Amino acid sequence: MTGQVRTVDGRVAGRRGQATRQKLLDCLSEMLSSSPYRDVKVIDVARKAGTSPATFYQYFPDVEGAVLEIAEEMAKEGAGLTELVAGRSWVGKSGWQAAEELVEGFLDFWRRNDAILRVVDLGAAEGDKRFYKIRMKILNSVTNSLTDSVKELQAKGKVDKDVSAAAMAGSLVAMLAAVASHQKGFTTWGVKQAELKPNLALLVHLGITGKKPTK
Amino acid sequence: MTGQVRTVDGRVAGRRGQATRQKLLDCLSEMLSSSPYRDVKVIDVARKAGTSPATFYQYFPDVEGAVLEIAEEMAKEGAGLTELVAGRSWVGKSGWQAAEELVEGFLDFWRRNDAILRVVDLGAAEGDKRFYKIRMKILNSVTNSLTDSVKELQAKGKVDKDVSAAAMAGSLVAMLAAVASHQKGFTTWGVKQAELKPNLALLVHLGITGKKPTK
DNA sequence: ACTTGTCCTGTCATGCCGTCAGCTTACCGA
DNA sequence: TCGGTAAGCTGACGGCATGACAGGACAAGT
Repeated sequence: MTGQVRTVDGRVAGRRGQATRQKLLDCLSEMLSSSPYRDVKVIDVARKAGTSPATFYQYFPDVEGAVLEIAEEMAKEGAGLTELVAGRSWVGKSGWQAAEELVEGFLDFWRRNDAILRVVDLGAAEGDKRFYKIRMKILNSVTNSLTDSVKELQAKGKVDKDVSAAAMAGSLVAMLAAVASHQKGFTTWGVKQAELKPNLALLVHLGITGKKPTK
Repeated sequence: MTGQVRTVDGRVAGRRGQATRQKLLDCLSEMLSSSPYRDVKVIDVARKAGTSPATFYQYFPDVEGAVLEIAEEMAKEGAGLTELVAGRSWVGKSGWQAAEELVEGFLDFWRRNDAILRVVDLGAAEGDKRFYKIRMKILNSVTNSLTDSVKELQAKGKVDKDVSAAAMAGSLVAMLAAVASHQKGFTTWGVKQAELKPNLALLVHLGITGKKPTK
């Protein structure tokens, strides 16, 4: 069921093959960090991996296909972001702490994977369903948990009923993703990392609970 | 000062030349809407414009260069977004109205220019200063006005002093931009446009004033 | 008609794309 | 030890995009 790794022409990849494949993915990953997506060429990736373009095409249909593999891998890791929200309390001091840790964890994940996430974002915005699905997988892990938190607070009467839990959670997560993508931008702008995070946490807290946090 | 339109090799473009140039830009714009950025080729743009690749290179150094021109044009229009915030009152019912109109105007602008904004976003995220500058120009028009609004409220003691006005404004604007980029995504997700906007307005209001709006 | 400067394109060298046939290497059973 | 088989890799090739140039077409003024 797991599906063995296969080459484009249907052969099953053995040890050596998988190593080569992985090396190509690693090199591609590096290239994405150092040069514009538009300029990443198959031949450069192959050269960097010490192999030939033909070998690349044996494992991936094209650059986009290989990028999807990397993104899929990252999405698996990203599913763990649920931990940042699941089972957290949003009242009192622990609420503020939850917001802070969510911001911290999210920004960190984005910073670690910024190169590939840029491309995923672009693909999703362009309407490519495969990229869109991956983006959803990552964001959903957080959004769904947040949506539940809002609904719970609504059930207790602590949050207005006319708030759409899903829309609110989605907007907040989109905000976190956007700010994370342009972190460097903020610093050039004159906003320091140190003051950015508390403000994001404040917004998250306001959005979820509708109230100012008690720190 | 304005600088006449010039070809790559330094000649000044006359009437006919400018028309051709503009046609190339229009066709490029269209192509960006219909196909992935990575796949937009000079030859396709030229063909669509009923001319040859050589002509394209007479006016632009490459695809990226032409995209920058389009983006610059859009940025001029985007500067008008300031109107959505400047001189608005954030107290009482007019505060809620201000938030609603900001969201409406911003999302609309983004929807009208989504194809080119995708590319600008990517370029900026990749660290290209030219794209970054254009993005700033657009966002600044809103962010600066919002920052002023927050500072004003702080001076009146209506907002906590420990809020960084710039960070708050920047985060809110980043959120709007992100949600706008993935508007289609939200609908697939089960969130309707109709419930998305009020929630965004609510978040904006909460962020700026720290309080729930009076509708 | 002639001149001048703008505008467009045919052509060419270069380099990447994507595919194939065929060679080498590793594994395995007899 | 010795084939046999499948995995793994690459050289080479037609095709296409790139980017540069020089020369021809065109419009406008004299």
